[in-house]
Formats: sequence, C-alpha cells, structure tokens
Amino acid sequence: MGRAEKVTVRAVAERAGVAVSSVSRVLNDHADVSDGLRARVLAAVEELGYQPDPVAQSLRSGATRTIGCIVRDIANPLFGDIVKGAENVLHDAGYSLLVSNTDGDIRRDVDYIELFLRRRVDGLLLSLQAEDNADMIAALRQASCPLVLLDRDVPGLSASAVLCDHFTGIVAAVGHLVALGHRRIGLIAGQPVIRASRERKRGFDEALAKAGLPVAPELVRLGPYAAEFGHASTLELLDLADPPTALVAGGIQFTMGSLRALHERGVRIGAELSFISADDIDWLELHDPPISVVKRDHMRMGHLGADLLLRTLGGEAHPCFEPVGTTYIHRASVQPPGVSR
Amino acid sequence: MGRAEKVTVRAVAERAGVAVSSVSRVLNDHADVSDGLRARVLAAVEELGYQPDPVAQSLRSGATRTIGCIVRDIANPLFGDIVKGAENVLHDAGYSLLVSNTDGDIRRDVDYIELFLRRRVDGLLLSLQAEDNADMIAALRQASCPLVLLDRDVPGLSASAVLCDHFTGIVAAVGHLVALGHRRIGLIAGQPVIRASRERKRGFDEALAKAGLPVAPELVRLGPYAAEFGHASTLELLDLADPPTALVAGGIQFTMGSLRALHERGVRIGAELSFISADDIDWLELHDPPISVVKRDHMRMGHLGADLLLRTLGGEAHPCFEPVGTTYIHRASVQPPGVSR
DNA sequence: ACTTCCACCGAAATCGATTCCAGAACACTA
DNA sequence: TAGTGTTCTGGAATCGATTTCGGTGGAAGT
Repeated sequence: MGRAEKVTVRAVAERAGVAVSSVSRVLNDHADVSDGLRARVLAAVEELGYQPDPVAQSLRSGATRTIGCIVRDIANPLFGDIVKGAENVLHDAGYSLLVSNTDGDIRRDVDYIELFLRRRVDGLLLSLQAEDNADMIAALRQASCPLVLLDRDVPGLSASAVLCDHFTGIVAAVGHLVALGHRRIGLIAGQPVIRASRERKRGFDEALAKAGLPVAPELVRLGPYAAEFGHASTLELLDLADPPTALVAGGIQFTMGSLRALHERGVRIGAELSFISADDIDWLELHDPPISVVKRDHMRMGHLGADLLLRTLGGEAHPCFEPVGTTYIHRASVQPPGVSR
Repeated sequence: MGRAEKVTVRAVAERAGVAVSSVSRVLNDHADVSDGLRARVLAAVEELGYQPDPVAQSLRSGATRTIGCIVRDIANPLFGDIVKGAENVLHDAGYSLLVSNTDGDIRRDVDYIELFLRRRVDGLLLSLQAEDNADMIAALRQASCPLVLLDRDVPGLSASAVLCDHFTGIVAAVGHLVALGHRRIGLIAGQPVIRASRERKRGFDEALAKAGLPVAPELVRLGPYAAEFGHASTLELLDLADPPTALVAGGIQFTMGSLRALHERGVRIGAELSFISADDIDWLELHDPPISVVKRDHMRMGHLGADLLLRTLGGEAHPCFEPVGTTYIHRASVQPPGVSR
C-alpha cells in the first residue's frame, strides 16, 4: 500500500540542494528567483513527484479551500440539484464541498454552522430551515467567512443570496386557475419563517386579490416541509364541506404527500380537482394526467450560489443578490372546474 | 463580525498560568495531570471559550476527520439517499463528508480519488463508474486510508464493500413475468464494468434459464447509465419485428428514460407491455398504473458503508462485506401478456 | 541522611508549508 | 578602490496543536 515515504518540501530542497524557502518561492512563483534555481527545483519536484500538503498550507494560510453546504435533505432532488450545481462550479475553482443534513431539526442548522466554522471553511452555502432562529443568527454573526443564502432572507445579516422569484410563477399559476373559473383554490405551503413560503403565499394572495376573490383561510395550510403535512392537509381540504376545486402544492414534498392522498381517495386529478405543483421534478410530466408546475432551475441556483461565494472570496466586499426566475407550465392536471364528467 | 481574537492553546496556558503542554494534556486527558491543574486549565478553557483548531490537529495527527464520497450524480435520489445515510452515521461519529460528482466521466473518478487523497481524507466511500479502469485502480492503490466500495467489486483491491443482492430480486421479478406467461422479456441495464449491472444480467439470464427459455440477444440492451440510453433502447425494442411483451429497466435512469419513451408512444403499460423497474423511487407507486419494482434500501447502503469505514478506522484489519437485500414488489404495471383489450 | 522512585509539569521538537529578514554575491558608479 | 545598489538565497519564525524528553519536588525506603 502507500509506501510513498511522504515527500515534503524539505525532501525537495535536499534533492535540489537548495533551501526550503527557495522551493516554496519557486512553487508559488514569487519574484526574485533565478532561472537556474527554478530549473533545479522544478526538476527535483518532478523527480520526487512532490505535491504540497493542503493541511499544512491551510494551517499556514488560514484558508482550507473548503465550502460548507447546509441543506435540509440531500436526498431531496431539489437540494440534490442545488448541491450538484454548486459542486460543479466550486470544484472547477479548486474548492471542495462539505455537505450536511439537518433533517427538519432547526438545532442542527446551528450545529452544522458551528461545526463548519470550527473547521475553518472558506464559505457557507445555506439553505436554512428558519430565518428567525436567534441561535442560528448568533452563530452566523461569528462567521468571518462569506455567507450565501439560498432562497432565504435573514435581515441584518451581511450575506449574499440567491433569490427565487416565486411570486411571479405563483401569480401566473393561480391566475390561470382563476381564468379557468376556479373560485375555491387551496394552498399547501411552508411556514412564513422561510422566504420561499412567504413569497408563494404572497403570490397566491395577490392573484386572488387581482381577481377580486377573497382568501378563504380554511383553504390555506401552512406547515413543516414534509410529505406528511402535504398528505394530511390534502385529506383535510378534501373533507371540507365546501372543498376546493383546485389545489396548489407549494413545495415538492407537499406535492408528493398531496398526490399520495389524492390517489388514496381516488380523486380524478384535472377532472375533479385541478392540481399545480410549485417546484418541478421530471416525473411530474409522466404522471397521469401530467402535473402543471411552477418551474425554476435548481442547478442554476447552486451554480449562482457558488458564483456569489467565489465573487466574495475574490474580493467583492458588498453582498450581492442573484435572481432566479420561475415559470408556470400548464399541463393536463389543470382544467376548468366542474368538468367532472 | 468575527472579532474573536483567535483564542489558542497558548492563550489558555497563559490565562491558567501553566505550560501549553499541560493544557493539551488536560484536554486529551492524558495521565499525569493533577486535579488542581486540571481545574485551573478547564476554568481557563471555559472563560476563554477555547476550541482547538482542527486544521492544526490534522497537521499534527495526520487525521482530518473527513471522508470523501464519490458518486456519479448527487442529484440522483439513489445517490442522494446513500449520501444521506452515510452522512448521518459519519456526522454522529465526528466525521464530515466531502462530496463529488463524476457525472459519467470516468476520468473524474480518478481526479476525485487523487484530490481526496491529497486532501488526506481518512476514508473513501466509492460508487465508481467502472471497476476495470487501470488509472483508477492505480490511484486507489496509493491510498493509505480505508476504502469502502458501494455495490462495486474491484478484484485485487483491499477494500470493504456494501454488496447488494440484485440477483435474488431480479430472479423473482423475471420469474414472476415468466409465470404470468411472458416469453419475450426485454432488459435494459448498465454495462458489465459495474457489478450491479452484471448481477442484474446474471439474474435475468438465470430466471430465463430456469424456465427453459432462451435469452434473445436483441432484447438485451446494455449501455451507459443515463436516461437517454433507456429512452433510445426502449424505442428500439418497441420497433422490433417481434417486440417484447415485458420490459425490465435495470436502474432508475433507465426507468425514467424508458417510461418517457412509452408515454411518447402511447404504450399502455401493463396491458400492452409489462414493466418492472429495478430500483424503487417513491413516485413509481403514484404512476398510472403503479410500477412494479425491485426494491433495496438505499439509505441503508450509505449507513452500512459508513459503518464499514468506521470499523476499519477503529482498527479492524480485514476487509468486511455487508449484504443488502432486494425485494420484488408486484404492482399493476405487470400483467399477463396479451390482455391488450 | 542519602538514595530511589514516582507524580507532575515545562521546554522544545514536530507536523509541512510560507514568509520575513538578513546576508552573500555581483555589478556599477564616483 | 571604496561605496552603493540589485539580485538572489538561506535561516529562522510562524501557523496551532501534540508529544517526547528531561527535570523538579516530595514521599518512601534503608
């Protein structure tokens, strides 16, 4: 196995017959290095197959070339796409990505923030579970590295952010439902401690207001981002005396739970209940009927998040914001109400 | 922001009026520490809020408490689940997880292996894209840290592995098709450079052989793990003069591409063509008709992989192997042939 | 009273790289 | 020839922790 005698800068220096400082100067191409010395050092480096030890470099420089990424559930394709997009960009820039899994537990947000900061990451990519957690904000204030929020808004924190325009997509989606004649429209979304939830709710309200329709409180269910909440809420909505004729699921977990509930109840989607999923996953198109969605580019979110980090690491002092658009895509799951036969 | 003056072991020593070595001894509870000294040091640690710097510890100890994980596509829920399972276990054991994304490019396997080894990870969790790549094997031989293969088999390499019993599941699945009367059964699977592909093919062959049926070469398509291959292969199979009456997709990407092709062609799954997906994703149950699957516990794979790593890090010298079972689950996508009306 | 031993603690080396500082070698000018 | 600069190079300090080694003081043994 690894019988590689660990070749250090000292070994290179010995081999080349120069001082270690000279080796370092050559490798980091500092000024004041003669051609002869450079050649000898590079030859020795080549012969020994020397590669500097990143751990030692980190100790000396204070930079670890590592980024910490905090998400709720890495197995969720939404976050998977984000992480993938970010990792691609960061890898090309010479950074590695540490991942986490906070799994619905807000305290784990704090734990991972502290863990990653202790590990001296060069930056944090954050999809937090709540924006108002005091412990979390306190932990982030300790950070001396750049922070990038993914579709989150933590007031008073100096951080860049990728911000999705949920509003436009939802307004278009609900507007379409209204235009088709729907009057009782249900919404299942996350709690307002997350920007995405607030924006979706705001778009929902706005679309109804624009149509002069009242918001029926019993049709709006805000809860934790988990399939089970989508499932339970859907059953509740179906059981109302005056149930909705259309339903918007504001998040992919809700979509999953909601569809499961509709299948269990044998509800004919489109015919009996129009359905829209905010957030697109490819298989929704293969559903029968295909599910209308509000789409955004998840990988691009990760990509832009990484860009923002790199920009700050590159010296940009002020927080920057990158918008990501959303589009409503109509599919057969949305039909005019009362086409029940 | 971070106005925290960086509290080091030296600061603690000064505060407590002792030598740095004593502080270290207290913190790593070595022997030869008097109660008085321990108390003074711990008090100073408390007052200053001292936390040792992991980078310095890594340089000194050679251990980084970091594990590298190499997968093809972190956005794929299969790998997402694996990574999640592994991260949970490793986090609890004090390790952090570096992720990668090799994205169908075999050279990136090698790149990431070398990158992670250079970064001195304490272990590697590997879902390689090919088992016979000489460069990759050479790179892995350089490793002086434990290796764990995820559903892979690289002969001659000293590594533990999580091994899925694809064989049993596929035999049951194809056996069921045969029992229902299917005679022409198609298979779309990965290339034999990956154990999973080989085992699925072996199970497929075995099930047919057991039934005394010949393997029709034109019905077996082995190619790269990508939805597009599943899509194209499915179209080809449908266009055969004597097309299959049942189709097994050996991998979730193939399932996705294959289902898309069947939808495009308007094939009535179950009635016109029975369909089985090897690897389960939750939405397959919501498909119309629900898709039969060969299921395995992905998160458990990650969990066991992490356990194997920890076991080796804990001193276990010999490679260990952990089996993961597969189960065939019948759903309505599988019907007797010729129920076309 | 003198050795021996042990418990305890501090100084310094170490991990591997980078960088500051000082000095050597050489050229050029007055 | 002496003096002044350049240009290049080596030694040593540094990053922050761990660990070896050696030394001190006190207690026990003869």
